[in-house]
Amino acid sequence: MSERHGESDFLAAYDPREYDPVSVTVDVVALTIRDGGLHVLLVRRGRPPFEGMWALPGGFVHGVRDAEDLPDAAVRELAEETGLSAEGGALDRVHLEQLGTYGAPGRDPRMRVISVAYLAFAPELPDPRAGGDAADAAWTPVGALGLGAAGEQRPGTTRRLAFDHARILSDGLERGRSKLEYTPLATAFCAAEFTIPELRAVYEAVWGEELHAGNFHRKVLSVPGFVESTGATSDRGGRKGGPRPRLYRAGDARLLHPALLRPSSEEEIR
Amino acid sequence: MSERHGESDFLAAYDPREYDPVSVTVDVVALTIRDGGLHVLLVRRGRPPFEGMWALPGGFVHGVRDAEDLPDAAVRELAEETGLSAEGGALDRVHLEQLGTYGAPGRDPRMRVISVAYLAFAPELPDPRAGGDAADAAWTPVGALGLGAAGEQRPGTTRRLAFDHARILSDGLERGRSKLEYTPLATAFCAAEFTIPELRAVYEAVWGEELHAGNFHRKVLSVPGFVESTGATSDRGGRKGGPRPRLYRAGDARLLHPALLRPSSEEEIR
DNA sequence: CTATGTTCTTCTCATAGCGAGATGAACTCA
DNA sequence: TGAGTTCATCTCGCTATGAGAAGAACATAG
Repeated sequence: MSERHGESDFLAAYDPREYDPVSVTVDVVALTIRDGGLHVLLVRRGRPPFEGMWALPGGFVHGVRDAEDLPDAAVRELAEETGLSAEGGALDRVHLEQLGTYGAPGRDPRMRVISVAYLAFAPELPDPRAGGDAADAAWTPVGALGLGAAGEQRPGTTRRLAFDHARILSDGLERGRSKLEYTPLATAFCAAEFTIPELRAVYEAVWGEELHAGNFHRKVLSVPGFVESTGATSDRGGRKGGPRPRLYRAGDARLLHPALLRPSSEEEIR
Repeated sequence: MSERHGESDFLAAYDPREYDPVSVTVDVVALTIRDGGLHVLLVRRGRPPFEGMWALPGGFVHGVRDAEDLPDAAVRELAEETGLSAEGGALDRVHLEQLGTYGAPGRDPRMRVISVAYLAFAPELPDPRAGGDAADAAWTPVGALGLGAAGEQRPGTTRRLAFDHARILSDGLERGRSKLEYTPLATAFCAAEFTIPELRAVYEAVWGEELHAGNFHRKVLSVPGFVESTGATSDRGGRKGGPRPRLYRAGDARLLHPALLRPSSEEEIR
């Protein structure tokens, strides 16, 4: 606390370095569903440190000059890396929420950096184009990253993540899996109108396990405000046959009650 | 992104101000149960800004000089303000978790400050003594703060909170209420050995509503790993009569399955 | 066109979990 | 001693869920 002197004349010219400033970044865990699998947006670093490795899109928060709020910084970084502009409306259906803040000393070899991580859920978006100082940008299947339960990457994984981004991504995935249980978040991965089998495919991709089609159907329709019918029917059936499923849109519920719990939850309780 | 030049020579002498640094604080929402009601630890500010108003205990993170991790900073601030030392073991039974990060421009009138909020759950602790630059410190009943659902304080409340701390406290309370549902966190508010009526009192204090004693009893004993019996019996009955309840200690479960859902959750779903 | 396999949607049935209430025993206090 | 309170357990009815079955609609191969 010995650094905290001079507060009484705070209206005078102020030197922020007295308060031991650090740099603050935002990193975004952007998730989407592609080809029936869960994908995360990654960029390949074009500069040291960790040059050539893959990382979550992110960058420094505009702190004093042109100060911006943290969610705005996350949207800005996401837009810069994907090539989609927030003004264009392409990011309108993207759900954004804060994931957590990571500030262990040494997590950035250059200097003290504290990173505020955000979690984004999006319906299928176009391929990104590399922007900023990224050498490349791509939607990557999360299964190919070899993430362990403790947030580490298994040996032999080709795409190694920079900084502590494997831990951040792992936390984001667990948050997403959990939020699917008690919020209608899965609809954020779908188009404006979707079928119940499509919604089930979202759950199966994020949770990584198959669900009982009949029980899932009954459950989705019984939870108040989860989905509402459009009255219309999809123009084609399943890809290997079957009748044309009906179309729904997201309802007005903010929480699912009762929740839609994932089946596997007996071993990892202790 | 125009600020991001010179990354290639990061091994040379480095000026953090190039990266638009901001100051980072930690604030702690420390909750406990006293006299059957939920209390939060507040300090009265002895200096501007917001001099004389109440605030969450917190302070600047040691950023570059004597760099510390964020949870360590939270424990340090909590120890400084309560007069309890982490080494003494008094804070051993305190559960600490990150709540969220608040960084809206203008939230501190002095300068750009980003605050990482932590949430602490503690069994009954002694009265704090004011430390650091706090003029006073006290456990305060949360009901006396007039917090609205949107994180604002109702007009007429005497103890007004500085900065955006009403919002942070409101978020912390909602997090705590929610975590009681699906984690054994309520045991963190109890002593090492406790009775089921005591555990029920924790739920009733945090949720602000009475629970059905019989059903609560059945539920706690039926969830695997929530509590385990000590075989002993409390030395006295309820304060107004009744048999001596049995004693339990916390079990080894990290999640409650099935969850212990609060009754009121029909209106605030939409 | 026909046959086969797939998928959507709606059933049935058994079991588990929960809200509400009741009951008897143990205890405090007047 | 009597009245009131609380602990602990039980019953009853309803809801939710897991597992399986079945019919109808559709795609595809032959």
